[in-house]
Amino acid sequence: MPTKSEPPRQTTIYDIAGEIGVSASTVSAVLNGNWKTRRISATTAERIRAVADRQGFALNQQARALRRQRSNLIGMIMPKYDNRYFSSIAEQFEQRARVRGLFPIITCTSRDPELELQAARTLLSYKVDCVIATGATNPDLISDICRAAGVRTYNLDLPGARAPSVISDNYGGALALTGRVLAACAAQTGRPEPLAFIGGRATDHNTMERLRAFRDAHAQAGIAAREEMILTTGYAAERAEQAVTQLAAALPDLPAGIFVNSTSALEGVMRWLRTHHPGMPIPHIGSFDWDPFAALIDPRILMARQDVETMLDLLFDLMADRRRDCARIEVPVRQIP
Amino acid sequence: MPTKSEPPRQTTIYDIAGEIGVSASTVSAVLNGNWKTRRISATTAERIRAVADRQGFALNQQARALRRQRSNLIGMIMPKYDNRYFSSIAEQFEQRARVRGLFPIITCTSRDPELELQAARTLLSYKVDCVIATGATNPDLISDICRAAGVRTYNLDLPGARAPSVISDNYGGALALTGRVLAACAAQTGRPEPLAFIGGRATDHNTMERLRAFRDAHAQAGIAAREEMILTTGYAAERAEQAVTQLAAALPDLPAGIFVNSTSALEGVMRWLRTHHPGMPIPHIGSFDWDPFAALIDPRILMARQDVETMLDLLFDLMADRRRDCARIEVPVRQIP
DNA sequence: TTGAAAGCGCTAACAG
DNA sequence: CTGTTAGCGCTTTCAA
Repeated sequence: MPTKSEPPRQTTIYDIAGEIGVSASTVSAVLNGNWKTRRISATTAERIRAVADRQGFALNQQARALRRQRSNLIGMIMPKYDNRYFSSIAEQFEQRARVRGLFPIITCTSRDPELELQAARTLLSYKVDCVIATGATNPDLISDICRAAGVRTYNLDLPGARAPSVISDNYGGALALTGRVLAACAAQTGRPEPLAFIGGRATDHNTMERLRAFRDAHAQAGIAAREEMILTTGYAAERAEQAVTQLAAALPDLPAGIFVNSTSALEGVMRWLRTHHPGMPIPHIGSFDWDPFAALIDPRILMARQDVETMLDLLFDLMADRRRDCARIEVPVRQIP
Repeated sequence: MPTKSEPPRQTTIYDIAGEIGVSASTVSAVLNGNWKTRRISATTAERIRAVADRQGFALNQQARALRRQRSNLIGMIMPKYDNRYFSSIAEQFEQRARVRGLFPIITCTSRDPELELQAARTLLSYKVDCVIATGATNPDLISDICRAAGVRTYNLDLPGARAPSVISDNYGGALALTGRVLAACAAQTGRPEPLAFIGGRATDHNTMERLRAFRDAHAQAGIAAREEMILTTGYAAERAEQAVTQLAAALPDLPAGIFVNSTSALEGVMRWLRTHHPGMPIPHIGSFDWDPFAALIDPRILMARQDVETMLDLLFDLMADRRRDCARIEVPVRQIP
């Protein structure tokens, strides 16, 4: 009586072949759907498929990929999951990948540039067919690493110069949003007042574009943005909270309005307001990024919502075309409400 | 002059071996860190590592996994990304997996039971070493499928009978939360009143436990829960919104308080309130799941926050122990604020 | 201290 | 209509 439970080796196409009395290549052909070109008889095909189904057999994708030099894996590098913008990107990416018969693997780098590169290398070592860099700090470096391995890359959210990019129309979205907040302030105080700008990185394309729009919107309102009220302290909520503290210390009053660059920054700003000004009316806020609950906190919070659906449609179109140029596609942003 | 750009085949250990003049097996040993046991000279090891580093060489994990019968991949099946509970599970899972030298692959099934099974099978075909079923509709089926392939599984969030499970103390958390909401209502109206219960599936363990606590908390307050006010209409925001519509139609007034089962349901409930009762005070709400923005909407919204950190620590402990029993571990839930 | 060789499971020529 | 064979890139005995 054997007590040693043998390692439950997964069945292979050879097992199926043996069971039916055909060769492994026949099984392979049937399971891959190219049995017409191999002119395998419908009966054999049917018998093979029956056995495979009965056992719930699935091809070993590792072996298949090794042999075919093509894994059907598609990788995405993503900064965070914890906000509606990125989480909907993740969900829609997975869904669209599956529809196309690709297996999506998403890897989250917590906005750590070092991790981003490591993630790219790891994806390559698992032989993904394609890499999407989402909101990457240094997309071009990722593109280079992947190009050296012969793997296509695409940028999403933040653009790069060495791969096609699908991004939001940050300038347009921020111009409209800033305009709305300025108008709301003016409607209340009677005259336009400069807004604060909190969050984001002064070095990333999106923040630069939003800042450009921020300044232009001020100009259009006949005032100048005040540089000391622009605090691009990063995307973390804690940093945004500190920024407001700093602002409150430096100014006699809180600004009448604030442009908040990302929902994570908004989290910090709101935390500060609740802690330090409980019960007081909040400044008018323009949040570049949408969150359903944040939208309910106060009517003074206005939002710009990025059009994730369209962005991903365009991304997958680009991939289907196998485009290798470095086009940048900008998608309009919706104003909420 | 060759115009045809040869397909950029990735370099292999043979290339490195050839370049240095050693054999592939030597390179393999060095790159895997077991060169001491093979007693390879420090100089050779150093030379190999130098070349590998210079080229940014990374082992082909497909081939490696095929040969070793061990992929270092760890799969997680997850219902949604779009709320703070699941998104923090995803982030922490990835982080912990990486620390342990595993490569996490998360796959999101949009709460579709059919997709869950398909996801399990796909993970198996990519030869993951281990599968975590998070919030799965039918975790036992997933366990069975994986067991047949010799792959360990663990359940997270929702328990199963055929693998170890790490879940929240749903009963305890819901008892306290219901109690808090009942007390808030009583403080306002002078006497305890039955709450409504909205969201979740009547068939899943967590909802059943929370409902049991919901009823017990009512009993402890000296009243009975009203069955017609219990609407377990699923986790989707739209369904929760419909549930409130239904409730509003059936009752003379809105209930004084509502137990909302998940933040997605809360989204629907809040949407309804804003649409149909704008400007009116909202009922007291107990949300089983935390969201930072929802917490700021109204002081009448109380929350129970599941302790994701502890849950994942315990999960990875379980995996490290390679436990195969079907223990169920319950983690206390924190009350917010 | 190292190399040769077999084989993981699969696919794709090629040969019948 | 189908089987044989070589080999994808790696690890791991076994021999030297």
